Amino acid sequence: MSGLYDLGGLAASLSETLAALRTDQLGEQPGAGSAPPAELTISAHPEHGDVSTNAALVASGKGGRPREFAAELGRRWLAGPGAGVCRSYEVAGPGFLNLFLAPDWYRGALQSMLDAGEDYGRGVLAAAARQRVNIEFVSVNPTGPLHVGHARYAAMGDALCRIFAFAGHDVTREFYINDYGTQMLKFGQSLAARCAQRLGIEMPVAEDGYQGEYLLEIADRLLAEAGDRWHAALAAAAPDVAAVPRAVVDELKSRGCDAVLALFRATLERLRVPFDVWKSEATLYDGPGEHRGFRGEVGKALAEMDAEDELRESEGAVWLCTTRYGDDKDRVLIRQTGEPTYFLSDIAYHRDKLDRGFDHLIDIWGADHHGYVPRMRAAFTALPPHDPDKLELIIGQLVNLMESGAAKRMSKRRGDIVTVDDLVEAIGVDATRFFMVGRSHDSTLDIDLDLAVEQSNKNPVYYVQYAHARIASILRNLSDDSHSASATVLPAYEAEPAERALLLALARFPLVISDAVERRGPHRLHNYLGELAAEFHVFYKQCRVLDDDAAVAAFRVGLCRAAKAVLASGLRLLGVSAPEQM
RNA sequence: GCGCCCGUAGCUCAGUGGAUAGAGCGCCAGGUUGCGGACCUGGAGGUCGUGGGUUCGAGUCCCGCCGGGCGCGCCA
Repeated sequence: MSGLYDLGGLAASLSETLAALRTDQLGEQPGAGSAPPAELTISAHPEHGDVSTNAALVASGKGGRPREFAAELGRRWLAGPGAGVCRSYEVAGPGFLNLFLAPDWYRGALQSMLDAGEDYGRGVLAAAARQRVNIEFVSVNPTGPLHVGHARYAAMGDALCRIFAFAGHDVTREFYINDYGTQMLKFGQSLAARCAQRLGIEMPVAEDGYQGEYLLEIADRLLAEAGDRWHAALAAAAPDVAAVPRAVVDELKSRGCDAVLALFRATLERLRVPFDVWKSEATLYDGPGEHRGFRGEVGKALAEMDAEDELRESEGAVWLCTTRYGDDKDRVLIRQTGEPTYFLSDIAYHRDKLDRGFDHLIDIWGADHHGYVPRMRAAFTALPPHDPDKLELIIGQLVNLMESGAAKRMSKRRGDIVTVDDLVEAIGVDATRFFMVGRSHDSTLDIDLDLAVEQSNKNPVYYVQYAHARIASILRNLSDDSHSASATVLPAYEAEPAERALLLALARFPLVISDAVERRGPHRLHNYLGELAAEFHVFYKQCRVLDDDAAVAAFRVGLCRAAKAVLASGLRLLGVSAPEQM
């Protein structure tokens, strides 16, 4: 796998020695697979060595003697593979094995980072673990601007995509446009009312319509494009928006949808959140074939469910028997009215995603949709390939907007919302992105808007960016002849504590990446970057980089280059800029 | 009532069954004849909501209870 000059390689090497030890002492068959891999952690206290492992504790066997097991593990490893990179070991506590790494390990570790350059930490996933993954996030019905809650899912989803790709997955990022159904009808009608108002016709927006003022702006644009061709129809219907002809509402809905989507694209582009696929729900109803009166992907899905005998008709509606797969009750797919439910098209949509050849599907949903999870998993179990694990539903908790100490309630229909654009304008893209991935998706996120603006200068993101800019400044001070950038071979050098701490922090980077992938937790990278920046600032304080001693300077310049590369990589994976100066 | 998430420092939150539970902000006291002071050092501040259980070892896993958020549509 990898050499001994990274933490993963060290752990792998220890695991091998451990397996041999178990064979000898416990009579375990080689390759039995029951030996847990050695878990290597960076010691929290200097007296515990540089790194330590609990391998002996978990692997000495029931009734074993962990301390003696650890001692033997240390003796064998140090006499064998660890000879060149480890200075000494000790057994501590109930059976920890603490390792004191040799100067050569630090030099070798730094050397390998520099050799990897900007690819350091890339491709941590084993070839067999790499998948074609579709990640769907933000998805929302296009009835109004994206609000701060969506910013969280956008930032988190995008960071996850970047990290997945960096680690070795083949990622497709997808936005599902919910441009079909009742909410869109209300949107079209609300837009019709706003158009009418602009034309001087009395027509209020319905009580349950979209009240936001942004619809006035869209109405202005549509009227400018289309002149007054809707004037007669709107005037005839006034003041009842429900009386506006369906054809007019549909056209307004369609044009309005395009306008809102254009806003989405602009906002998401500003947030540095690109999508590979924008999939329209409405298009799932178009296409060849027909089943139970539906064409396209929806018809296909219905046919498949019938083939699996998972549908039943009752009370004039068509139901999917999700209770067979753990749901609380069966769910309607086709209403009494003959209209499809959102659930039906969602099944067709996810079925289509599978058809497109993905190994794994991830949806990021807001917590207000979590009740939808059991039925979706049930549908996935009901349909071929009957594998609910192919669909992973990440539920992100909500965002609370605080204003002067109190929660601010938002409602899109009421139009009383703080948009992503508002937030970005207030604190900038970098702070928005960094802030939004700072917490686990399992925790609700509080944003105090006043504080966010006021504190923009001491936002944690600047701490990390400052470390990067500071390094850039140091490297700018290099004179080419004294510290050639091409001098890639490091001298023998015994690193000081602050240098070792920084190097260990850098050595963690690949582990942080695989950890963020496994746990779907971009916030782990966010936290890591703060810790790495802190280690750099301490190092900077204690160690003069441009030392008179050429060997010392060469090592420290290398350390700076490696730190700069990791900071830049990490920030880029979170969608945050890494400025050369600030 | 049922389901999911949360409860850790004054506040907002990290924390992979491991050793003495951490960070940011806030508060207190310090630090620069050198490479960027948007930095660094030290301090105060904790019954990890609560009661049991599992384990060599529990903030972490299991069960009960308390408190908060979100859901429980033929809306999306």
